[in-house]
Amino acid sequence: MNEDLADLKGTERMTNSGYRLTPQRRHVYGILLQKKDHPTANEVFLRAKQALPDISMATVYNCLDALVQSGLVTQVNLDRGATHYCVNMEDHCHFHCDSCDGIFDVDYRSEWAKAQIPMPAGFSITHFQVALRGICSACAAHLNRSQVPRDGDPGRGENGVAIPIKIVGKEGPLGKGKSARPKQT
Amino acid sequence: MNEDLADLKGTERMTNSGYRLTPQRRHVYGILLQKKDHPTANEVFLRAKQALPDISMATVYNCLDALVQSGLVTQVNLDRGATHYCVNMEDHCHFHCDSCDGIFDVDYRSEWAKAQIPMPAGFSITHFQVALRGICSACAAHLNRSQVPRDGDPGRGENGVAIPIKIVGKEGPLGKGKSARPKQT
DNA sequence: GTCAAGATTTGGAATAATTCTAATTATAAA
DNA sequence: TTTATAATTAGAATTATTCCAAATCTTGAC
Repeated sequence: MNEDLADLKGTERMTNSGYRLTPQRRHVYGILLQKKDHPTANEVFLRAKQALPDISMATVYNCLDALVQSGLVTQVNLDRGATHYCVNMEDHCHFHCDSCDGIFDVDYRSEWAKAQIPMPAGFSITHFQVALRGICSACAAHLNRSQVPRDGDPGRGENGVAIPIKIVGKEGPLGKGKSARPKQT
Repeated sequence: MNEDLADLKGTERMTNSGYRLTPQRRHVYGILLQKKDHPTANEVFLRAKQALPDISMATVYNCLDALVQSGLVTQVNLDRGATHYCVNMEDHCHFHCDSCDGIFDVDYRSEWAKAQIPMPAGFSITHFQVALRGICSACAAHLNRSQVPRDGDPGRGENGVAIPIKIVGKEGPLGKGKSARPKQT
């Protein structure tokens, strides 16, 4: 199961990073492996409570930080809203759809891109992230038709899977940090 | 002066984007031009109050959003903390120093990098951002000596300028979303 | 010049995200 | 078993951001 996998993969990297692999950390890691939809800390917390009713929000933040520091998870900071977490440690970038707020993993080899960056002398890079924004194929298809209110929960794509969206008579739900644009004259 | 420049550059792009260039928006844009140090909304607010004592936080957020929507400013989301704002609209990426929290602009032509990304059919990219993390040259130099507490305010680099830092007897001040690592045995 | 409509600003409240604190529990090493 | 340290917990506090209603400002029509 995913938590077995979490056990196998997590122990070594965590203890090597100076952290203990506690039941809570194994569980949080398992949650991230189980549904790779870039959840926020709050979503992880709600999911974690199902098997660990007494887990606290502080512990979830502690677990996520430990996983990040251990190189098992990365933070994805898209806009002014809550941070998302990604458990896919293969080289890739994230695509964020401005219409449905979906987050998609996109395969991307970054070694050569890094090599092209003219870093000033003395700087050392430890992390490299590419973030894309735009409109996913599902939303593009819908926006090319008429904008009709549709049912369906906006959510986050999982490894490129298009997802149902809700269009509400204007330019989709706005991401955090994006107030409604005035009508153009 | 910078606000004159803000006036010239902002008017066209804002009205073309459906926004009015109000005195508040011009002032906020001028603040970003005046000191390109990737300030947060709160820092912009504090600076803005010096010339506009009655400006409110909601207005600052509104102004920043309008500037972003108009393509005059970009959001920089580095960690779990507050969003930063960048007024440099030339193609570049950001380097975030994990030791001093400085943010540095790094020249980087991204066109060919974009071309290398295998986007699934139907996706359209409107924004592309590269984020780097690591240790800047100044912090690397200090960390290579002994870790001695030094005075000086950590701050954000401005276009690659190294800045004084404060090392506090451990691995520098931690960024948001990074609790202290336990001592390694 | 007046009026209406819509955009924007304001002050403050509310919400959301995250961090902090102190006490307790768990774990590992001696 | 004891001790030291890491981790968890519950809840409070802080920070970041959004929302609301009223007021103000701006623009276009008349």
